[in-house]
Amino acid sequence: MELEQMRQLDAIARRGTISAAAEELHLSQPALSRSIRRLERELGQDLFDRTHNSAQLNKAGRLAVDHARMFLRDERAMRDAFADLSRRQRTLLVGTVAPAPVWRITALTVERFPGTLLNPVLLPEDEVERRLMNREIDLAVTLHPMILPTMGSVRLMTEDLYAFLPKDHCLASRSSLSFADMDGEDFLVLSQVGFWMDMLHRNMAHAQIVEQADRVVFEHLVRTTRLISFVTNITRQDRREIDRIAVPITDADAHVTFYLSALEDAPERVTEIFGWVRCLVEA
Amino acid sequence: MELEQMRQLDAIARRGTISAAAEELHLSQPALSRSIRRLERELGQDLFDRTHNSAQLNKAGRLAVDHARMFLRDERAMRDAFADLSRRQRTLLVGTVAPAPVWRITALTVERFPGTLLNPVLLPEDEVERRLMNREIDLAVTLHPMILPTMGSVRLMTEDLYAFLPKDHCLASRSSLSFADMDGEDFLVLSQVGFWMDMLHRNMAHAQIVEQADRVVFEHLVRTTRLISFVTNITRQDRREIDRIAVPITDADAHVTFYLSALEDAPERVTEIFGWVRCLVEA
DNA sequence: AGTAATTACGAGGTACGTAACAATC
DNA sequence: GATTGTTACGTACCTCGTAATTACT
Repeated sequence: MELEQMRQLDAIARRGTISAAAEELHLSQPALSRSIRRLERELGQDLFDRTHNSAQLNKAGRLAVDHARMFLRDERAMRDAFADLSRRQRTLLVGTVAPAPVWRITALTVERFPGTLLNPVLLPEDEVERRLMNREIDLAVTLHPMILPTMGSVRLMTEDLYAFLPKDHCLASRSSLSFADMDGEDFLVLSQVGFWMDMLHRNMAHAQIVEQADRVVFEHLVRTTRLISFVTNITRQDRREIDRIAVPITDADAHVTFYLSALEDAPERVTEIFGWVRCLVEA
Repeated sequence: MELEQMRQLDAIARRGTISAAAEELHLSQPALSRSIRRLERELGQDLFDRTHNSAQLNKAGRLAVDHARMFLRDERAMRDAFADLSRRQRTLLVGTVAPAPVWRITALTVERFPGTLLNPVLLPEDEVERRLMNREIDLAVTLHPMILPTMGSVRLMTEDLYAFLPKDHCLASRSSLSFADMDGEDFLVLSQVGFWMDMLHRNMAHAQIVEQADRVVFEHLVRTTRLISFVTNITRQDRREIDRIAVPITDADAHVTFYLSALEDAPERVTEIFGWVRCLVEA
């Protein structure tokens, strides 16, 4: 009794005739007929009421089909379980305070580690640190190096914030701006930007900040409204065809450095990637 | 992915090494090793942590073993279901008012229909009739022919009852007895004798009847006590080495004729046997 | 005629066993 | 040195496809 026979039984039940099932299974009619005969001999029961040109499932045959489908469910479950395991083993969870550093890490590693997926998890800094220690995430991106002895930290990149203003906005002619200059204005900010949102609220207590989760809608609003939005040295290029002006922000909070950290006793696939990134950014 | 590989995986998990499992499976070590390698390639995952002389199941391997055992449970269930079906298809349910007629039917049919099993179900006459009509049983043995048009009945055999007395019993010298002669005595009767038990109670209101279900115990008691028991023309031969005397009973109730009945539109395997028995007993 | 199933026969592929090899306990 | 596992190679079996046959619609 083999799984292949179960697949054949299911196909015959679904398609109604041995011929049709044989076609579906990319098998000749005689081959399928023989295979079913073998199964019948092994079970000691005919599974079909046969005439010379038809083979209808009998009572025992329907019983066999029911069992066959149990096997096929098991097979599906096993394949799914392994596909999931495989995907999970290719995926690193990256706790991060902002999205851009993960883009950077991906760019640095994609050709050296093809197949590896970085799954960003946006979290506050203290939560990133906690989860790394608890091994709930594989890599951590924070605004400060993590100095605990069990891990390594490396300065990954800096990101500088710019106000992104309509060209005719009254602030657009300025060569630089501070948060104080903009406090009280209306803003449009993409969701899922991590610590940036908190930082904006902290520095501009009187700002009206509209948050938009859908990137397409966000882009549309940037083009069609006068709400102030933001770009960074990282995202500027992607927005360059938008008819707005990026004005640098002078506050210290608008210039941040990200640090990448990993536990030193992490699995090899983690330390390998961490080591590769460190090697690149330190060069 | 094939069931054989699931059996192999289970064997390796149980035996601990590929070598031991190969031996159990009547397979060479290299063959089993290769088969597992094929499975690993198909699943895209190693299932073992390998050194040069050991192969221990890893996390994925244990997952695979769990799934493999689901397959094996399914296989067991399927084989059991078919064994049960096969047994049931070889078995005819015979509703009967007494056991002896089924022995007779078995004797008449065993060589013509080897493999067929007759499963006697002891019931009162009216219940036998009802179940045959309801198709809950395949054959019916009653004390009267069944005359409904949907069935055939045939006179199967007669059975005559004898008192079976210790040789020194005061009634043992009689050439014949009636139930009235014995009423008030103590009796030993085997269980599962069908209508006979009712008939004895009906004819001997004051009898003390000890019922014994275990045949071995029954035989022992017949040999070692003075309780009156019974034999018939059918069972006499089996008891002939027992030191007792069989005295015929004259009452009409002690001489019965059994009739075998079957529905005319019963399955072929039933009508075949019924026809064969009718052919023999009518000759 | 056309469809559907079974039997006969030759071919190809797959998985087996034996043998050789490697490495650990 | 014994055990355990992997690789190499030749072989045998098993199942496949093609072709021929039967029978029912």
